Amino acid sequence: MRKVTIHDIAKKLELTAATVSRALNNHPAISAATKKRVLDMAKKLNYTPNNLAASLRIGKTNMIGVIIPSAELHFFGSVLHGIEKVANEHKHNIIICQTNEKTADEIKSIEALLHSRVDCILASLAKETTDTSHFAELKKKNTPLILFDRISTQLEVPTVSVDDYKGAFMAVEHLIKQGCKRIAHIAGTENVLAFSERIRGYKDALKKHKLPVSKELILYGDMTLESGAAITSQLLKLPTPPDGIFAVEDFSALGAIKTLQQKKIRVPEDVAVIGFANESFGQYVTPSISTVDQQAIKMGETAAQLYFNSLLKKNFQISHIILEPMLLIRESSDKA
Amino acid sequence: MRKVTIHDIAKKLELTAATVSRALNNHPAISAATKKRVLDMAKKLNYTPNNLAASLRIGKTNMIGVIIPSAELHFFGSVLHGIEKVANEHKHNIIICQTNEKTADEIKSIEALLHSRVDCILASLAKETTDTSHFAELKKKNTPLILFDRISTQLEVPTVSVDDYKGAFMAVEHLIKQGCKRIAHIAGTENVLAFSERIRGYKDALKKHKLPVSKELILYGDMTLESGAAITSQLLKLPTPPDGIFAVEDFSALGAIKTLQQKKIRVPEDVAVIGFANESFGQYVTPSISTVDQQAIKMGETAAQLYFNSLLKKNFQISHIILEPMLLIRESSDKA
DNA sequence: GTGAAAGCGCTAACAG
DNA sequence: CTGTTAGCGCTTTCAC
Repeated sequence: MRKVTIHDIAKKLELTAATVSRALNNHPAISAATKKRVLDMAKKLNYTPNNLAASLRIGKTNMIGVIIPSAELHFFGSVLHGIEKVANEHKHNIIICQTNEKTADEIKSIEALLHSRVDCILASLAKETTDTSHFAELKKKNTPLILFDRISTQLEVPTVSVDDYKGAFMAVEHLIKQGCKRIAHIAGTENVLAFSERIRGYKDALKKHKLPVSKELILYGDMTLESGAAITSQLLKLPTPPDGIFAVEDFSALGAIKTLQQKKIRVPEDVAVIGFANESFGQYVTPSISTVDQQAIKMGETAAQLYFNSLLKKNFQISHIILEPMLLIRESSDKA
Repeated sequence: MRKVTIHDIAKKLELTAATVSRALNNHPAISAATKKRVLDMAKKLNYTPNNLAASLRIGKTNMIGVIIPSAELHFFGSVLHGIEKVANEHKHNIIICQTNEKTADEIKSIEALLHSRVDCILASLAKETTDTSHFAELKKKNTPLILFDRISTQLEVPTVSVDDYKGAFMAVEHLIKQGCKRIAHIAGTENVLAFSERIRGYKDALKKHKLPVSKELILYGDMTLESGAAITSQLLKLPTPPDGIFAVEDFSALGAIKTLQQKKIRVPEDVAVIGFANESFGQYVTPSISTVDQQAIKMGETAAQLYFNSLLKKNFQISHIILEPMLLIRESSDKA
């Protein structure tokens, strides 16, 4: 059961493969009549074009490679959704690879995508990744790279991210306006730029409002409910415990809230809490969790658009798009 | 800046492309010495294999196409994670397409994947899809299809799903054991087999325990918090309102709980509630929501494994794998 | 407006 | 153990 090719169509119509190819691609030099005959015969024979052959010939696959830490994380699922949507509008397909936050897998993913000859790679760095030389390799291979969310400043490539600094700044300033005088930060690894930016935003907001920045109020966690809870217990043991907590993301914030509730400390009256990332559970728990939205879908769309724009303009200048974070004030920080 | 090919390697080493190809593929008939020379030279020239060419030649791409309604839905993100993990172990890549629950997009996705010559397609039907003839086309094209979660009985293909009937049965029986005598069901469209199976499980559990099945207690929603809330309001207006609610998924369950709380009706004491799907927020809200877990990651892994097993055994018998649902009893239904 | 011919990069008989 | 040859299915000059 051989697959039907343009040669089969050509033979039936007493044409040549070249003409059939042109007809199928709607080439201007082919008569309308021939085009119709070809299209009809293609349908009749149940012809399926072979992109592999075409791609091999023209040196372009219309495939975009996407590297993410894990599709299990809702944020990246949403980004993926945005990327696929835009890619689809441009008749491109996407191949996805997961790194599971490991640099070794990131390297493998890049290789796999190069072997598949994707036209472009959109990637978000693994948490573990500090050395980014494997990405630098892409330049040599002439494959454009665009980073999103987990970006790096070492690489000179276009990036899309949310303004983590500003998001953190807004979150902390909001706590200050709610009357908090002693705000703690449950931080994430400084490895990841997004997280160190949040620390910076936290500190600067305090400074702007003449509040002291104190080491004992900045504790590093691993972005889980448990870690958020444990760190909060520690904070409560301080001689002067905090009256506000800014968590690097929502799971830690939730952990903080659970611990506070257990110890009969009122949220937000005694301690106001705000997270980051706008995880879906945040709006449903009690109290609902204030947070900063990262515009996941838009981030994916923007990253993809960045590629298509550069394609159209043949203008590969490297732009850094920074999306506006959105402060979402909910019960956990709203004393009004 | 031409890409380097096996011919370049061959020329440098005064070999032929065939030998280089064999060496790179670790063919037994090539001497260890030659293999080493080839590998070294490949590295030195920064050679990148071209899968397109190889695939075109051997008629196999090592690519799996995945069709899902939306990566935005956490469940499908998790399935994707499972699929990619197993695919990766077998050195396969995955191309993903989203249907956004629309049949038209499903048709386009199938076409795109056929053009890309994926070796196999794993798919979950769009909600809108009732006629599945576009999937039937795949048989003609010799591309194996495996369905997961949103499966169809019309198609004679392997499937992986969770036992929705049993899950629903267990959920409702659990409510009965908690003392509920009048259990309502917030249902999903019967279009989707999974949802109609849940209705069947609901009814059979009632029958088994000699409880009446009453039409007024089965209301169809659209799987959102709002719809769950609205339906619950309706249920409460009945002459004899229910004392238990089984929702087709967790968002509806949450909506039900919110409405009950508003009306100062105690959950679970006055009305016990259980959902389905184990959405992440369920364990964090108050009261935490009892639910049925669908084993998303395992489902993805199993679907992929089904393909690889059939490849190995060259045995394409169609098996229907049914994963065990897991009843998760939490506060919203636990009167103990 | 259509045909002839070459080639994208790789693999697999068949030979030796 | 290695080379020769042909071809996967398509596109694209260059002809006419």
